[in-house]
Amino acid sequence: MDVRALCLAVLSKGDATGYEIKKAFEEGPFSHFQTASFGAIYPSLAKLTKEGMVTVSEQAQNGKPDKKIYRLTAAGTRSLLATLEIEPGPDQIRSDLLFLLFFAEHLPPQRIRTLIDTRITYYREKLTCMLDFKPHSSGRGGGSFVRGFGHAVYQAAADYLEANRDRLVTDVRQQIKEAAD
Amino acid sequence: MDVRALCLAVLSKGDATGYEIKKAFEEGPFSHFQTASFGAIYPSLAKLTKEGMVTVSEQAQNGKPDKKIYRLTAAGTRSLLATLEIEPGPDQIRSDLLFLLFFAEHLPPQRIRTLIDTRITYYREKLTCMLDFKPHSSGRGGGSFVRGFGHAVYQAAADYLEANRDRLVTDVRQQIKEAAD
DNA sequence: CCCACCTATATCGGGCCGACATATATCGAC
DNA sequence: GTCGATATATGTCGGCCCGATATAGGTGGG
Repeated sequence: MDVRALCLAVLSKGDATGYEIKKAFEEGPFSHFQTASFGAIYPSLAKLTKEGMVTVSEQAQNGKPDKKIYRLTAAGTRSLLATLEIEPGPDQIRSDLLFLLFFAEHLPPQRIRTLIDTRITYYREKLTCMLDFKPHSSGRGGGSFVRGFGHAVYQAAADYLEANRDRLVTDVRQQIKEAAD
Repeated sequence: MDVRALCLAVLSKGDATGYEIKKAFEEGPFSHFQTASFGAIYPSLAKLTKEGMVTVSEQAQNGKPDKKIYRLTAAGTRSLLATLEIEPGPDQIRSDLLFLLFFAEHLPPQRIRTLIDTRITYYREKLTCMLDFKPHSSGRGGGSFVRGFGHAVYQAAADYLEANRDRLVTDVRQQIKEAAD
């Protein structure tokens, strides 16, 4: 899924500016499984406009730069539906934290503890944030399914970190002691 | 974590060719949380050689192209340890499947079922593959912790898909029926 | 009152993926 | 038996995307 398709997807849920599209990947319903940066969104929107997939309406604002509100056209909707036909690639997890913890024996035990605790807090915050956020599509259809998936995975991650943190720290302390002999 | 650091990480576990480094991200211990392509690995290895982080020994082979076996230098080890000092960014999940399922109401119910079943099989295969693969570091330290994390998350993902597949299909059928009225 | 943060758009360098090119060997299918 | 698929093995290249940076005024807490 390139940023082009991602923009069409957000716009299919309602008109939005480039800035609001970015927020949809940071806090919105797509935040658990897709991301996109400004450096990809703005050029994509310009290209989509040229291709006739979206229309723009410039909204002058007091002080702030002009708001550019994008709206999906019929062609844009067709393009999005066509994207849904292609077979999805494999799911991917990207974690710098696990990269560090893979080399736990080279990390100070106290740092391991802090690193894991911080991440647990981060996951738990996301989880409560997800339960609060339950607006329109009340527990039905694709949106609800996707939200539930994110919740299940984050829950499992947080639980694993909490359940195995102490064991890892003890293991590492033990390995350091053994190495000293 | 850029591909440079990823190469150093794999080489810290033993000498390897570019081809073998790629495999470490497809089947090896890093496969659950990092990826890298040939187009990034080979240029990175060339750069690391120029920088003195690794050394190469060319191994002629019958028929096949020459094997280039890379080995970490002392400077390379120091560089890897320096990478471990930086604070890790947030974990990320990337899923094209969830993108499709978010628009489940625009997908044929039978396709939804196949899509989810295929993914469950994929996850279950990865899980059994992970339990078989338990060689050297027998259940201790960072390697074991990271493997356990991958296992917990994949398990949760597969279980969620299995537990909620039927509900999603029924919901979509219901929505289609309602739309027809 | 200033500093940090938010809204809002846009560009640019560099990093990375996916496709392609090249060469051979093995193995099951037909 | 040979044909296609798969595996070993290295490498390049176009194009997409992230992260940093630029610009510019608004808002709120200390």
